[in-house]
Amino acid sequence: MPNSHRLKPISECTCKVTKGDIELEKVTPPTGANMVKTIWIGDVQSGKYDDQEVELKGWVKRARGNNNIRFVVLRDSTGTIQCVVKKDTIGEELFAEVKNVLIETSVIIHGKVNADERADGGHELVASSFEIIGAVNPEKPFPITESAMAAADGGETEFLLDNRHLYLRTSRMTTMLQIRSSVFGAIHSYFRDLDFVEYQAPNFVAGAVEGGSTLFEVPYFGRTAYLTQSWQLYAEAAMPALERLYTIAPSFRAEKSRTRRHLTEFWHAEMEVAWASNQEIMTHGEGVVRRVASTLLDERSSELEGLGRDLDLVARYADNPYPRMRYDEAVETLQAMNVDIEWGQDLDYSKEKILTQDFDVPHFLTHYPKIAKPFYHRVDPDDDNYVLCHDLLAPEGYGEIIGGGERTWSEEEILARLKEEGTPTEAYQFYIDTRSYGGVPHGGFGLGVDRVCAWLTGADHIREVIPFPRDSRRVTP
RNA sequence: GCCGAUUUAGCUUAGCUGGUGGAGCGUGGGACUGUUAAUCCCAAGGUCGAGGGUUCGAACCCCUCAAUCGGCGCCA
Repeated sequence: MPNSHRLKPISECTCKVTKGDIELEKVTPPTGANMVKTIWIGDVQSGKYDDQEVELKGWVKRARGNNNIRFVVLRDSTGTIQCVVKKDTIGEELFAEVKNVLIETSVIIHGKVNADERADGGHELVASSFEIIGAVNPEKPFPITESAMAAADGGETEFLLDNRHLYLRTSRMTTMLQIRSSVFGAIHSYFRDLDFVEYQAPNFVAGAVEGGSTLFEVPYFGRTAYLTQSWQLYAEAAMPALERLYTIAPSFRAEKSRTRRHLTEFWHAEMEVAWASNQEIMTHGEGVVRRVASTLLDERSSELEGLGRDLDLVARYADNPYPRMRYDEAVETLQAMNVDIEWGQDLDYSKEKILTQDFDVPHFLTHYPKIAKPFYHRVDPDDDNYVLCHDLLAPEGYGEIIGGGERTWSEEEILARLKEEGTPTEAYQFYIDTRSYGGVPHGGFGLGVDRVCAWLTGADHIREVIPFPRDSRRVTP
């Protein structure tokens, strides 16, 4: 599969170091080691080097052939190409080496680029030299075989999870990581385009954002600290300084959930805005998700197609507005469908799933009952049974991808809400204190980046979109 | 925490009502002048997750344990 991205040659990446008008130093590519790579397989497959002599550096993906001609499929980060090695051209000694080359051997191959329909991708390299750089231990050949991949059928087996460090090299995982990078980039550019400031919160914290049972305890010089579940409380402290802020950072939750939607360490894109209403926050949520979808169409359409993803679906998510529905309407809808639910219950995954069946784009659920949500959600001034919050539910059964809303911002209200819940206030003292000095209405949301990746790629499991997934039973490799 | 499953070669698996564990991939050797997950021939590789029990006999039946997978609750 050709890659829609090319790597720039290093000469285009270097920058000039200047002081005033005087150019102090021109950074040049390192030379001498003969390890500078200037030509990428993706470019060769695009026809840029037809009939030219080139040097390709990469890894052997597969090899086949006979005693006189070998076909070595070479892989790099931009694609694959067939290299034709003939005994006549290259000599018996080298040919014997090529014949014995094992999968994932790293090599440098010189040769002439030949446009040939017999080769996958339309181009091949007719080799004039073949140099092994890093050999593969024949006692321990590359363990990921075709049968392992076929068995995984695009997903994962325990074996592939155990060999994740090697599985990353396969075309499917490479594609996932490239798409993931574009998702992160799209989120950054959405917020930066709107003058949000990227802001970092600590990962060691003293208190919980959600319920206390989902915290990871960490020994901390004789005390107990916790890994953060969310950037939010620390973002709210900086809200009066920055007014619009965001982050993409890991969050940690010690949930024993074993589902296709959960990780114990996940990447959390969070934002906080001063002077903002629930409606405005939702507009940003919709905006960032649609930006991610449109960026993937721009940057990664061939990769998505390579994964078998229907681009029309992704385009639908990029181009259409996301409907908003109150919790009460959702409950009524479910009750009309004879689903067993009572007012005041949080909507669990099975109920979300039933709701999302009726939508072909993501949709928001707003105004949950106060009793279903924690203290930091702002009570609706129009009806104190509800809070001004929202969840964004992805279609196709992928579930919640955003949770957010307005925050309880007056000191009086937040103390009342904490008392009502019976939540101890010690760990939140700094948070409460911020309310004593010019509190303003504000809000924000958290977006599960991995969940968005899983949904937009159509992955069967959230593990497929993160390089080294962490769940309740796996911290290795 | 709860419910349901799985565990046979490096990997993926077949193995019927209990009667000497087969194959594909990978690896090693051989054949083949253009292959497309190349093909063909040969070979090595297994205390059937661990322990105990029933039985003349256990991969298969029973018990205990372990590891793993899927789902629920909760969440992103």
